Amino acid sequence: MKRLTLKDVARMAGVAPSTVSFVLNGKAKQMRIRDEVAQKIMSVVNQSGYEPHRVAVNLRTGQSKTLGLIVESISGSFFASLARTIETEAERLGYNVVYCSTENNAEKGGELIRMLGRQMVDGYLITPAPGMENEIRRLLQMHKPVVLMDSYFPGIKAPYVLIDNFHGVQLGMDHLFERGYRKIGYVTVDVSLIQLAERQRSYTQALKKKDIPFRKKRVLELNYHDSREQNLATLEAFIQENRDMDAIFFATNYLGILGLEAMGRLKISMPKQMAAICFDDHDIFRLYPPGITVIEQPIEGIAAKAISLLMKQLDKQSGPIKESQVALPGRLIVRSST
Amino acid sequence: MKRLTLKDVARMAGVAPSTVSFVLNGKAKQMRIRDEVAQKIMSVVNQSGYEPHRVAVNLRTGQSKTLGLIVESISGSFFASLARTIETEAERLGYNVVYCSTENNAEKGGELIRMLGRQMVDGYLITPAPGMENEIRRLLQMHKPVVLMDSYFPGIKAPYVLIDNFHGVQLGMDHLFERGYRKIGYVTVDVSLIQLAERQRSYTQALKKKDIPFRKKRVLELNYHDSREQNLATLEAFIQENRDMDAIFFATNYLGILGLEAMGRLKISMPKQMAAICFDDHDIFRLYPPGITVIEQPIEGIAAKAISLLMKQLDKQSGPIKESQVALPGRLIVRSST
DNA sequence: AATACTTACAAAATCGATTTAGCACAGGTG
DNA sequence: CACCTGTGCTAAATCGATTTTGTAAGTATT
Repeated sequence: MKRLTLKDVARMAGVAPSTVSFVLNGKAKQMRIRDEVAQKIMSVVNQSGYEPHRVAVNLRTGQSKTLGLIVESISGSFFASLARTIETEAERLGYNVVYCSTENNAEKGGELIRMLGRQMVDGYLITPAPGMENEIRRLLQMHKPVVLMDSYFPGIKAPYVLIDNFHGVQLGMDHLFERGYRKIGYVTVDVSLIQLAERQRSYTQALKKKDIPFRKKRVLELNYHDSREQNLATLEAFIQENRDMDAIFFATNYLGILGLEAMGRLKISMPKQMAAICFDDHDIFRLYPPGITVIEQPIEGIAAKAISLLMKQLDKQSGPIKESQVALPGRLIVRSST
Repeated sequence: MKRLTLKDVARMAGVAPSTVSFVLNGKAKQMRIRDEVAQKIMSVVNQSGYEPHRVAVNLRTGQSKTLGLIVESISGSFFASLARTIETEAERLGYNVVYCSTENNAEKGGELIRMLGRQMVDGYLITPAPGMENEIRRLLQMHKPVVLMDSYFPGIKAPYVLIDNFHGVQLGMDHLFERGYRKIGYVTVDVSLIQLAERQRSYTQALKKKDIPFRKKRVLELNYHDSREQNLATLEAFIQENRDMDAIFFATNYLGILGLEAMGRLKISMPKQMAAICFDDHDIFRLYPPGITVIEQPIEGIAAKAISLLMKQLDKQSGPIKESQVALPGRLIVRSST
């Protein structure tokens, strides 16, 4: 009834525990174990169905074979796609994944990282939230393998993987221009994340390139800490005051959804009265009539690349912390809102 | 630079490791450690910031302080709400949670459970999928703490927590009747889960109670294994053939979303031409004009109850496997689709 | 005064693996 | 024949905690 241990297997095979361990870890040759003995051991292992006690292995080797995935919100659709790819990739490589969400709370972010540290994860995949800078610096100092996703901190040279935000917005703007829209509004939020800055930079840049004057009035920056209702009201007011706009660019899917609701309330028909485009796709954008044009993030690509960067760090832990920064291109999905 | 161990703390405090352990585990009294010594130890611990090595504790005590949460799909909104509550509850109780999704794959479900077993989780929270019966039976045989959520297997007496499906549908049906709808269709899917059976039973029961004849033609059972497109087509055909219906009851939110799309394509205005109501809420139902009436699951309640049932099992592991089956009431959220 | 019993800790075993060091034997060398 | 070198394995240390057993000193008992 009790769990089978290495010792049991050794006894059953008539050898020492260490010998079994060598064979199981592929060091039979190196330790010059006779093929005969090795085969005997393997047959006993297979017949008995022995499996090493992960915890014991972990304690001894210091490797938990576990990765920590820290995301902003576990309910977000970004996370959902991310998690799937990361988990299957990780499993393929013999790693487990534990997920944690910061729930947009820097305090909690730090605590989570520490918690994962206690849990002894071998590496971290993090979508950084404002306020996590120090924790991430600490991880780097401790030479813990880390890969950031979706965002990064300019001052910190950690490997990261994200969508090419500038290029993505450009795609969207070009599309709008092509469709004849010129009076394009932009809705963002006051979170100090690099990707938002980048997106806005691309927006103004795109206008400039088209010789369309930038109008401050056309840009709305919502307050992250305001309530949903509050923001909705602000957004409605913004749209009302800019009735002459022919299109709105939403910087995140959260904002886009808010926009949908606002335009619904104002009974603005899309795209007739006003077009809408959003950075980052969402189920709703596909379903909501008439379907919202979006810039889709290459989430699978990001996940896969992130894992591979992390593995590179895990493999040669003594090797130099390769400074790998990757930006993958997004994809424009044209629906009927533009 | 290295990690602080119990031994280090002991040396720093001038006592034996065992003494430190006793103090840290609240056995100071029991082991008659002088307050003086205990305080000294505590101060050293606090100043040094020592934290026990989880893996070592795990190995020695056999308790991983980790729970396994197995859900159908990690991207589902049901999971999202569930995970949040469970994680915070678990953390409060000193437990970690590892998530796994079966991705609607019985094979994978079994493997997952085994994987978690290797990982040595202390208990399981599972939303069962067809085909996991045997794995769950095995867990029970091994006296592993298990709580099922959202569904259960009639033959297996494991504790479970779910919404009162019968009552939920009744709420919805009563609401439809109240609004004057009589020709009510029902859309379900051919997955052999008890909650679906229960919902359908409630639907027919409700009709009978109102003396409305049950018409087989009004019930559509989609094929789970068909593609989304395929199902959409089937659903559209079903609606076309039942143009005289005045309302449709969707048995799951997946079906409801499909319904939205189908009705959108057929340009059926809701609720004018046809009303819609769905079991289980979803973001889209709130946003999609005109807003879909739903029966909301008490997800937080389910999560909280499930955790508490699991903890009860974890506390007194020798105690009898209390056969606890809980059904929590759902809530009707009236929106404009009815 | 000898024995028993507390008190207050320390020492050592233990969890289940990995890994280093060691040991017995065979064969080759000077 | 003493000495060295491979072979092929075993013994023992180790990871960092918890828990059982031991033990010296002080107090109480007879």
